[in-house]
Amino acid sequence: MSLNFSEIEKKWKKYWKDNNTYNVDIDENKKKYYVLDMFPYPSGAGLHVGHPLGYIASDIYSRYMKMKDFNVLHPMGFDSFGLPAEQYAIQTGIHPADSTEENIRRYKGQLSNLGLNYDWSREVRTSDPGYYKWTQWIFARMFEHYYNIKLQKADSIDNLIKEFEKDGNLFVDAFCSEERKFTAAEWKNMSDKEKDNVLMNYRLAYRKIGHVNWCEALGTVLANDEVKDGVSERGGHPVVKKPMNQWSLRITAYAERLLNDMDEIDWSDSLKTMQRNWIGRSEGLQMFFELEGNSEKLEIYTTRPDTIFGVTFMVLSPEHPFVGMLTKPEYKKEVTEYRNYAQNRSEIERTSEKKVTGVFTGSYAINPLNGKKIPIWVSEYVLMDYGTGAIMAVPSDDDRDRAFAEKFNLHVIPVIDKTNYPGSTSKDKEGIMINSDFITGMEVPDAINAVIERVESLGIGKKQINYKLRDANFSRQRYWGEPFPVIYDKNEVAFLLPDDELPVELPSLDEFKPSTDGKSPLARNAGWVNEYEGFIRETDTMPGFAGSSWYFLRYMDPHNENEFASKEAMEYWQDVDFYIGGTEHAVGHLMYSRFYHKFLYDLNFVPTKEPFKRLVNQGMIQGVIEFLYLKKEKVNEISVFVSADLIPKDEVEDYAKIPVYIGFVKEYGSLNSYLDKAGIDQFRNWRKEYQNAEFVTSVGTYKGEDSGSFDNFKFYTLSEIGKMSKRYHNVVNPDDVVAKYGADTFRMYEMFLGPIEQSKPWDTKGIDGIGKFIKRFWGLFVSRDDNWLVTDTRAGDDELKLLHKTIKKVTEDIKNLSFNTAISAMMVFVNDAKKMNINSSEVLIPMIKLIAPFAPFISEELWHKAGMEGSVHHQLFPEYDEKYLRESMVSYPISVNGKKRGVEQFPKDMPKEDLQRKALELDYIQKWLQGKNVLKVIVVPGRMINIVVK
RNA sequence: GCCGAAGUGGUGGAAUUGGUAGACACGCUGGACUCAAAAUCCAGUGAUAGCGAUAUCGUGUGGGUUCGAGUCCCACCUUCGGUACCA
Repeated sequence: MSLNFSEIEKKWKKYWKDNNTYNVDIDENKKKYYVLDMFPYPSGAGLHVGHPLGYIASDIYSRYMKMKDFNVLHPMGFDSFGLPAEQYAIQTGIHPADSTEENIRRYKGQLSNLGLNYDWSREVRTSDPGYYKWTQWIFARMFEHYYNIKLQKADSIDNLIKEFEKDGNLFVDAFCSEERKFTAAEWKNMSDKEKDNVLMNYRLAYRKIGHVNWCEALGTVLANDEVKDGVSERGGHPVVKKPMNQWSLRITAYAERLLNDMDEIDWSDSLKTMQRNWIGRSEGLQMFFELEGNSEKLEIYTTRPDTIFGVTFMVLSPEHPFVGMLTKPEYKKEVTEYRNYAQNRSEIERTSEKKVTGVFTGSYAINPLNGKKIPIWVSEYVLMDYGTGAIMAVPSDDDRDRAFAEKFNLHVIPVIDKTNYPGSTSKDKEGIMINSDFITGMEVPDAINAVIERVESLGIGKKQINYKLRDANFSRQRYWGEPFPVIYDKNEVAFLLPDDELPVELPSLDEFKPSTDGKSPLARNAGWVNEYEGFIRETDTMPGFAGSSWYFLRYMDPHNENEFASKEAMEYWQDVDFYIGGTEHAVGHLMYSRFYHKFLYDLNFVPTKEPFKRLVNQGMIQGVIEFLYLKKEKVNEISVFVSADLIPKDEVEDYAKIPVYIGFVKEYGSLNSYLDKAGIDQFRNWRKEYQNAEFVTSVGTYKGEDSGSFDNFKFYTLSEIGKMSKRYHNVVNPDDVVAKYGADTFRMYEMFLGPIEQSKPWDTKGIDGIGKFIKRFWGLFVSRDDNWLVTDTRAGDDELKLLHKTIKKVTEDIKNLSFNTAISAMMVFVNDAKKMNINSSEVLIPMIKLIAPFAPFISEELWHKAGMEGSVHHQLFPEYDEKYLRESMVSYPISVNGKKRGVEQFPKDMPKEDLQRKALELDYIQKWLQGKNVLKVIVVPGRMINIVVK
């Protein structure tokens, strides 16, 4: 056997490691290029076949850029803080640091099996104290800064204090949680606690009351995805929103810059749109409505001031502070019940269901522009976190308001006439105002301005820019995250620990469960909490994004103990040229990273405004989840599973779906996937609680070994496409695929599956095609009896044409990340080269270099077999030469009325008139023209000819 | 619900700016080699009708624009991702 991939892989993995083939350093003589993967969370399930999709793509690209003579930084690391390790620790008592270490070891082994060209000397881990020292350090800088609107950048809080001492905050223009004006004298008279409270309103890292998902029964705070239908996913206990003092980051201060600077970066339009919508900038009107029989005023925000004469009711969020006050006694019961109901529903549930819910408070507001009485309702579709938590509802021109009005029989007053704007929806700001007092007859945009002007002149509101983007909650009641470098005095005033005490290391614990009062597990360690006399420590930890929002900078200088990265390193590497990762990070991670980067830019710590120049979201490789249907009700105390083919659609509700390990399933992933007898026995052994379960199939019920002969029965499973995850027992390990087919084949197969941005379920159908291709490619160089076939003969023109055509196509496709078509071009090359019996080194040696980024192992082997020195991965990429690609003839499709009737070869430079004449003369075209008039002939030179007849 | 993406043969997918739909693979069918199998090689393969040349239909559904639509516009259906404490 002449191609032994496992030996080749072993040999070159060692060679690359021994020779530091993939290590990089600053080299002023070369242009830098920074290729970055989103670093993984090292989960206990190990790397699955979905992860490498992006890694292989970035590997090919960085290898290509190296061969184009760039100095390429291509590092990898681990986002190693996180919830799963902590939950695992709670279950098993194994310290998260230990399980994380073990998982990382496994991940690195799996990554190296794929032949990825990472510079491992630059590895970073977010849970490493040497790393999170700087995560804490950045937090400390945010605490010490506020956002100065005049300067349009972060500014030191010391400057702000100086300003307060001079003029109070009368002339301060800054992002602020709560604007309350005070003079210098008032400032000086404040207690330390009061001063601290005021400064908290300005700091970029600040404390405020936030709401968490609190589960009393579990005694813990839950993540949103641990809450389903208002109860905990684990155990099904009730979950409520609980107010707690939490750290936040004032990302809203950067909203405008996050929006505007997107013009400078090369991201897909869809991604930019997602970010824009997430920021959700809107211009509108903030205004007050008076309340009937109440001196308070209700503040609302609207983007459609033009519709103010169509307001027929007001809606408050259930959490709105006015709800209690406004509820009349006769409505108290209903409103209280409604608030309780809304309290344990997630934001997604509250806004996504079509169900319309709400209650009347019994109170009325007054429309300030026409004095009309407007009933005030409470409904969960209004969120407390956006705008002011209260809206003026205009059922004529807002879909949700209309649905609400229909359900509760509320008035509708049409205010916009859209007859001149066909196809215009209620969201489009166009039309002519009707039934609208002084703005009747105006166009919508004019009406908006007119109403704003009127409201401002009445002194009851002002024009305002709002963002959907909210400040980032920065506190987690968890163990496995970065501790805060913060202590509190007895008045709960927060102080930073000095920089030279960083990192604040995570103290060791024996018990990782949260403490029962909703505090983080760290609160259990009294010695640590009270280490500073007269102070107590912050016991919450930072969220995942604290470490992952700046890791790309640390790679530039990962071992620096004095700075998060040296000026020199950042001046050279600048920013990430090409970032690749999953769409699931399209908003959160990217938004936070951009915010962190901009903050560091303001402080002159980084040289660029944006961290990621070009970004591509690779699709997900999904798994197939195999479920068994289990009757929700036990029958005579016995669990009963029913084959999927026996369950009518309308009875599916009566069954629970139990995921089964895919290794037990026959015809896994297909519509006909099933368990046979052996599979069921495996399942019963695996899930002990179902050891005595019964399995109903169309040929009878299987109850275990002694239940008669059912040798050929099929118990059908339900196959669904979804995430590859430990909880679904459907993880496919790349190691197994690599061992069976070889790393080069695995790499090329994942790339050949389709466009990099597209998601698709994992499937090994077709991997043989790539295996065959690699063997055939190898076969161009090495005969079956291991003879070297390449000779020094000169290549013919047609051979060179084939080579240069392939180089051109592959080069262009790599640039466009169209790896699947690049591979197909190489397949075409191999097919043609076989037919042409090519053996000239002039053609074949460049092909080794061309395939090198895709198949690093066999290309390295062939390179050395050819007697070449050094690594093929340090060679220059082949260039194509146009002179070999010239064609003299073009084949023209000839159509009649747009239907192709034939194909004809014509010289490349034949004039239009000749093409037309020749086409019309063709016999088979004449046939289609019989008895018709030729209206015109469309000739697109180099493309096609179309004859229009009637 | 809202935001984003996708939908093309039996399957994965290909198709610069609207210009030869189905490249390249998988699978399948037939053949060569073989005692046989595997491997390899050769030929065929969207559907329907026809011996055939050929004709008609065909890119989720329904409309539209155009000499010409997978590609552009409108409406809809289905699937996937995100939705702020999973990472």
